[in-house]
Amino acid sequence: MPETPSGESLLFLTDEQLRKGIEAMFFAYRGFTADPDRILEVMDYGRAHHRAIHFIHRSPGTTVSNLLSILGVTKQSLNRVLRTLIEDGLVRSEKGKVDARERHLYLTDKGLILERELSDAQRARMRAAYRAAGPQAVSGFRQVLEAMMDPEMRRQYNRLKEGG
Amino acid sequence: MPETPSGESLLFLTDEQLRKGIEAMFFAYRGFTADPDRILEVMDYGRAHHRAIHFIHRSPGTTVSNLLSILGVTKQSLNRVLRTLIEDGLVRSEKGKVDARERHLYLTDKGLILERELSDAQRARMRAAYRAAGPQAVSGFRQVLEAMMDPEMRRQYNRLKEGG
DNA sequence: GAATTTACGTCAGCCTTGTTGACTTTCCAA
DNA sequence: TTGGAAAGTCAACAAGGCTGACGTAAATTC
Repeated sequence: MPETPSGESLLFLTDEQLRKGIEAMFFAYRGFTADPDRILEVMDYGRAHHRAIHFIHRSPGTTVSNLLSILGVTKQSLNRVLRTLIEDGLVRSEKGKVDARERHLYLTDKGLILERELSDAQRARMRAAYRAAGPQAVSGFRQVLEAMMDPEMRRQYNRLKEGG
Repeated sequence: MPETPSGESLLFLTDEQLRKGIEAMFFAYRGFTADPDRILEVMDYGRAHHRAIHFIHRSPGTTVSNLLSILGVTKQSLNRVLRTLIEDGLVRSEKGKVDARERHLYLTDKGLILERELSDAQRARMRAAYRAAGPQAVSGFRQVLEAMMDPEMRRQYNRLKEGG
């Protein structure tokens, strides 16, 4: 299997090569979401819940509007998801102390358990893919993905990456 | 020099590194779909239409059931999209000659024009990302994505990759 | 102190795109 | 000739996007 793209071939980026990359993104994203989707399905949640859980876990105490800008959805859309998560006792919403208009979001113990289950599954696939592809592939993977983001998304991504 | 298939650096895959990969996928996929989404919006189509157009263009004369297995949706869902594309004169459906139960799908000239517009936009972003990331990154990118697919999706992907 | 802005929540309604279930038509193949 | 596969259609429903409008509390500005 001749995996051609080497050195000088960058100048010869054919439509065919680019199309392969496009289709790879399409099929890989399906795999990327498949495991969490299966877990979420049995408890009547969807990807929207997963995303909220992920980023609340990532930045405990984050505000609603911060979450909105990360997820890129409307507050009505996020609120619907958030409400069920709070009702079900997975997320806790706390009125801000310095600014009482803000709501700070945290995962409860129950929320942390689900987050664990979801991210374990997703990490397992990512780990397997990294192992199969090898060390060099990993950094290339991340470089291309970063370059593919819109500037605004890259900003969000880097802010998270550094540790918030 | 870095031969190790399961080199020790791989053993140091921290949860943090894996999480970064997961978030990179999330944000990059948004960028990946952003340009086509903008084009589709003005003509009242969605991603489902784009996917159908892409794979019909990729495999002219493909059957409905073949498309179903590639897209991984129900026939009812695909049919709704396909019907509008046929009505709007972007896709042509031909009764099979060898097996008349099958419908073979082709893009019309009008369909080809839209496909061009969509894939030009998507390729432009992919090309820019490849250029920014560099040659080695490109092969790593594809390797990790392929490893991330479900076996069935990988089969579909490779079948397409080889051509047909 | 009043007016405005901000952050959040909520109601109502719409759209796309996914789902299941039931039914029909066509037509190949055993 | 009959069973079953391929395809299409109708109906109903759900998730999760969206817009618009409205309300409330708190912060900020004038």
